[in-house]
Amino acid sequence: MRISEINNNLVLTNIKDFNLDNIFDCGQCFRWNKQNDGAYIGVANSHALKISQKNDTVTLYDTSIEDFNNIWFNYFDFKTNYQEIKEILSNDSVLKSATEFGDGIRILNQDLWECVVSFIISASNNIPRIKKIINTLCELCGDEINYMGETYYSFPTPEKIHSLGISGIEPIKAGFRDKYIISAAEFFMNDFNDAYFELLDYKSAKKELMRINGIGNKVADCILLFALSKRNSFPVDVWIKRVVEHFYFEEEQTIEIIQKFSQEKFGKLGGYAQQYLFYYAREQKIGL
DNA sequence: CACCAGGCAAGCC
DNA sequence: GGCTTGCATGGT
Repeated sequence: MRISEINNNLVLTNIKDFNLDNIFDCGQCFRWNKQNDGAYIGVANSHALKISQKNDTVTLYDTSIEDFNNIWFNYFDFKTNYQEIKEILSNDSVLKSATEFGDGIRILNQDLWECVVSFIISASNNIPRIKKIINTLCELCGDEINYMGETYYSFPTPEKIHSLGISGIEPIKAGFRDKYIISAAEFFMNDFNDAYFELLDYKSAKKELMRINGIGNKVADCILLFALSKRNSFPVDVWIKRVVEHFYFEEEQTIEIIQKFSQEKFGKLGGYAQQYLFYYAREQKIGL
C-alpha cells in the first residue's frame, strides 16, 4: 500500500484484498450507505468518512493522515494479511468458492458499545430495518458531525441513551428491544468498558456479554468477532445454519452442532470463514 | 391476511 | 436440562 495526500484527500494505491461492496454488504456493519457516485459515506468512532474505490486505488475524502493512522487503518483491518487467510481457507473446496466470491471482504474493527447495541437490535430483524433503527437512534441523540458540508451523527454514548430511558428512545421503533438497549447502557456505565474486555479471552468475554439481557449466543459471537478481535468466533444465524447444512450435511442440524463443527473445522480463522460464507449464502443465490 | 426478519428470555415440563 | 412461545415493527 502506498499513501499520498492530494488536496484534502488520501489516496491509497496498490490495495489488495479490499472491496468496498464486499466489506459493507457482508452484514457486519450498519452505518455505511452507498452514494449515487458509487462511493460510501459512513460514521465510525465519531468520525464521518466518504470513501471510494477504483480497482486497487482507494480514496478517503477530506481526511487527514492522522485520522487515517489513528482510526481508519485499524478500522479497515489493514494490519491483517487476507491473502494468507484466503489461501489457508481455500484448502476447503466450499471456502475456496466463497473466498473467490467475496474476495475483498475484510472484517472491520468496530466500536464495542456501538456493536453491542447494533446486534441487540439485529435480533429477529432484517438488515434494512436494523440500519434504519440505528440511524434514527444516532439522529435522536448522537452528536453532530460536520463533514464535507453535510451533518452526520455520532453513535450516542451509554449515558446519553440511558438518560432518555425506554420511553425516550421509543421514536427509534426498536420494539421489544428497547428495554435491552437501556439495560445494556447500564452495564456500560458501570462494570463494562473496552479495557475490561481486552483482558478476557473468548470464553470469559462471551460469558460476561451474555449477562446483558438481549445478548444471547449469536449476538455475543458477533460482538466478539466484530468489536473484540476474537477472530475464532463463528456466529451461527439462520443464514449460516442454512449454508453449512447445505454444503456439509445431508439434513437439518441444531445450531449447537453447526457451531461445534465449524469451530473445529476453521479454528482461529472461524470468523473470517463465517463472513465469506454469510456473504456467499446471501448474495450468491444457491437455493437457500 | 399470514409469514418472516443475522434471536432472545421466560415459562413450561 | 431441552423444548415452546411471545415478542414490536415493517415488509411481502
